[in-house]
Amino acid sequence: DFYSLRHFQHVLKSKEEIATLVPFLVLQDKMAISLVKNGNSVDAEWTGIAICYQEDESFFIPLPKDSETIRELLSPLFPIFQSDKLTLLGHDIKSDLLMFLKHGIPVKGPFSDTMLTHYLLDSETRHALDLISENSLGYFFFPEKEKVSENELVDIAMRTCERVEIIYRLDSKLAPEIEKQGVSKLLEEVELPLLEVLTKMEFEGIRLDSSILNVQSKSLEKEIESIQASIFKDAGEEFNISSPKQLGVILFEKLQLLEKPKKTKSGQYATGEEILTRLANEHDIVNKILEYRELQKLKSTYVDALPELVSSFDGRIHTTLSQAVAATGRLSSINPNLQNIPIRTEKGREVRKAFIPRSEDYVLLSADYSQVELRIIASFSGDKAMIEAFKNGRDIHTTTASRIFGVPPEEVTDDMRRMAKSANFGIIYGISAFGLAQNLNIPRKEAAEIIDAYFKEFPSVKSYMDNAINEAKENEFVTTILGRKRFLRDINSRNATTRGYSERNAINAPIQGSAADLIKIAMVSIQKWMDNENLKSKMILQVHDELLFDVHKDEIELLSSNVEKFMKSALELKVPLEVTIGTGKNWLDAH
DNA sequence: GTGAAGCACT
DNA sequence: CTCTGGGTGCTTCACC
Repeated sequence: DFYSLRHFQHVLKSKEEIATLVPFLVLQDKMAISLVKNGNSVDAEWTGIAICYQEDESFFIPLPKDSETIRELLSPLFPIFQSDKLTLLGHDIKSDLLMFLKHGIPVKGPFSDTMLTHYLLDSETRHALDLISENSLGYFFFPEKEKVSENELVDIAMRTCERVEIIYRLDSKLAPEIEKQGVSKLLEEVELPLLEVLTKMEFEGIRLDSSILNVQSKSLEKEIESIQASIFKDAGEEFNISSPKQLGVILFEKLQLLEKPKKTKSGQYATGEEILTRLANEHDIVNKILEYRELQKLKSTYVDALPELVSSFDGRIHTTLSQAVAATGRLSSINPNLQNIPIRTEKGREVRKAFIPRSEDYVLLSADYSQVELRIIASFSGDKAMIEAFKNGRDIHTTTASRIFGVPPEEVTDDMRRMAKSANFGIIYGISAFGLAQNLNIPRKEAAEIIDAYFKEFPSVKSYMDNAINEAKENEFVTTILGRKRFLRDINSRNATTRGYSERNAINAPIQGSAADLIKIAMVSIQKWMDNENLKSKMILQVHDELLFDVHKDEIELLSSNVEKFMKSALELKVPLEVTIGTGKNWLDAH
């Protein structure tokens, strides 16, 4: 049954009509809004807004293009938008606030957001409004494919009114659940304040020097062409190197590089980096393919793509930071993804030189937590040896190597440290001998010995992990330090593969999620401080354990010391938190 | 339009 | 004997 509330939906076209709402709005403690726009970024075009302040009645306001006229039309609502007595409700309200910011509409919290409340209730499912509506209210939206009305304005008005009324009702439905699940504090003190921080960061954006990338593009193109020619010569024919299917035929049928080539799930030859690296000594073509892949990836995903995403609004790059996507509590970044800009390889990291400060008077400042996830394990497990290592500021991977290989720290070789580092990562991810063996390219037996030694040297880490899995089996969920929940509905599955996946998540999710909690707290307190001080500098990006700032040269010292202070003190752990700060004329130099 | 493969980051 | 390290997003190919 489709919603039938048409008789209480209204279209308001003039400032005067809008003003008639105000006497009713001043009496409310909450009001839902839903904006009509063609995207979620600062570049979206905003063409309408719907308002709902009581069930079964809503108002739609079509908007003109021009900012000035929008402001004039909506001006009667400004006192409402800025009232601290009224909570503004939205579904992904960050994207709405972005439009308000862009068009100079003054707005002030408190805010709430049905997307975020639903995310905290069940982080792994999807949070689209229509799906939540179906599942929580049993209400199905009018199908997108069918026309509500032949009149285009009426059609869009009724659909938007439908959305805003559902947001209003959903908030009432979900609020008690938030309380029940024990995530009120996480919502009110972390996610909701953070949404305002993220709005500012997205709006700010980051400056990109496209000319640097254009130069890189031409040079990459030449290199790629020359490697391609060389590959064709080795292969004795031309083919599409970017096609794993065609490449597999060349490598494993024509050149017969392996007796028993591995196949993927779909039956193709597997040609991933791991497999090719092992084959490097068999034929010259292999390294050329690896290099071709690297350069092609750089060119298509970064060097050529990023300049296309420079906003016509202000000439800067505006990512969208998604707050309700990663099941662990991390943020994610899209359009473009600025959380996976290359750094590992020589040529890759060159891309970072294109990310630059807003002007000559600014620098980029990067602040990184070091080994934050291992510190969290040390704290949660209470492991004496690991806590001691962090308290004394030791190199954790060298300390680990020293213990598991039974040699003094000064006798730890690079190779031992590398293996210990991999073992530490394995711990974070929910280790298996198979995974470690694969990662280190060693026999499974040796990997198992390393893991045994690890658990012998760090016994509390072992018991913490066992305990985490047992508790997860009991509850069918795990939690982070702030009580963020992740349900693990397969943790008691009889299928070993499925269960294994949940068991690894029982270990990883609290750690990765607590690290996310930690940096989110830091971001909220840093932004609050920066707003209070009315600084010229801006926070512009988060990359899981790193914060990036566009810093005015007069404020470098101030920012460095305070960012470090807020990051270190975000949460009290059983080990100290370390933060590495760097500044520079681009993102690479800032590291 | 969609899924698979591959690969960039933490 | 089989499967097997956590979390993301983007590009390309291949197929529908």
